[in-house]
Amino acid sequence: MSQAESSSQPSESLAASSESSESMPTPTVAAAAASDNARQRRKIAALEEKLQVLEAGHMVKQRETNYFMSQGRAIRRIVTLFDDIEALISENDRRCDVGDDEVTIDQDHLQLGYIALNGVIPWFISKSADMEYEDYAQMLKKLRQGADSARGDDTSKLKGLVPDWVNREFKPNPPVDHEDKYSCGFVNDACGKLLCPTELDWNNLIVRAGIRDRADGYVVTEMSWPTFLYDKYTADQDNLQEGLFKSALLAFKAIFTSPSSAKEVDGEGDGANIIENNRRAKRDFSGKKVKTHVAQIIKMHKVSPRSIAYVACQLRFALSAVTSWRLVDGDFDYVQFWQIIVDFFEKAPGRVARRKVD
DNA sequence: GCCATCTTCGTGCAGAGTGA
DNA sequence: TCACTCTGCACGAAGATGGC
Repeated sequence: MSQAESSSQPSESLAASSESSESMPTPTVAAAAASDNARQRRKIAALEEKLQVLEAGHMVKQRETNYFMSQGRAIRRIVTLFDDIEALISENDRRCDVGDDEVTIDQDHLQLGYIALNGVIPWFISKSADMEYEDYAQMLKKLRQGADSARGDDTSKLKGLVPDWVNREFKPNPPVDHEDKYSCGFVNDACGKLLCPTELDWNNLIVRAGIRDRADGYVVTEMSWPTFLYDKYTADQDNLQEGLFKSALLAFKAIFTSPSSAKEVDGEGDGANIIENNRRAKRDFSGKKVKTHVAQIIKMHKVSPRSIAYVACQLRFALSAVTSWRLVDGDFDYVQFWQIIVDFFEKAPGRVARRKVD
């Protein structure tokens, strides 16, 4: 008999005595029945305990797996949109082995990504050091799955929201169709205007035709800032940094706060404090709990360069006619585009430029 | 056939609303 | 005030799709 079983005996004999007083059988028969009942109850309790232990073990495993996926959801959004997690780790390992005396630009990007990864998942180094290789590989797989599924969710969110917003803001004729991605991109006047490089004038019909035909001199690449990134969707040709990244508030809110909060956005504005100023967060002045949004879940307390780059890529994709996520759209390279935006903020040359970026 | 990606649907959580 | 329902959202699973 186990310790648990023996310890439960006194209470069971009390219970048995109270039961026996109701039906009033003979003392010996009642004692035998009570002991039988008690034995059955003990058996059930033991089995329930066993089941609980088994379920708990399963739950721990399940929770941990879900935890990795949920932590991974931040990676594409605020660490790296295109690089593999393994590539970031390998680069860091390489530096630990051979030092960082001679590094290429790409290696530098990977290392900065690794630093960003550790900022987002601070437990990563200590956790992975304690793991068997199999568990480690499984963790990376789950992180990757979480990362990619978050990107897919955001893509699908914007797929619905962006056509609504374009139709409301620019009233194109014909309007952008939610169901038909081919109605977006340069074939649509409003989407084309937003995607058009700032140095070209979309209102000029020759320019418009040139872009649509991908003619010489009108090729759209990641090397020029698209109009949708600018405040009020116009750039100052003498100062291309003026108003840059001051739009795209809708996409940012859709991704990092909530799609419904994005619907409240009336076009453009200063997005610097949108996480704190979110409508739902505002209601928290009484200290009452409010619904958490993505930015809170991934512990993003302020807008970061990588989150801006992520939103810019997502928004460009939503405005384009491309139906599925890809690295290159015609002459436009999303990988380079993302990197250029990140470098714009993270590698601003000189103190003046850095202050402007801040 | 495999893999990556996208889409859709179901589930669970948490805050808001409502009526007794 | 409390219990219940509704609603919005994030998230995960599974199936579909497309590229190699």
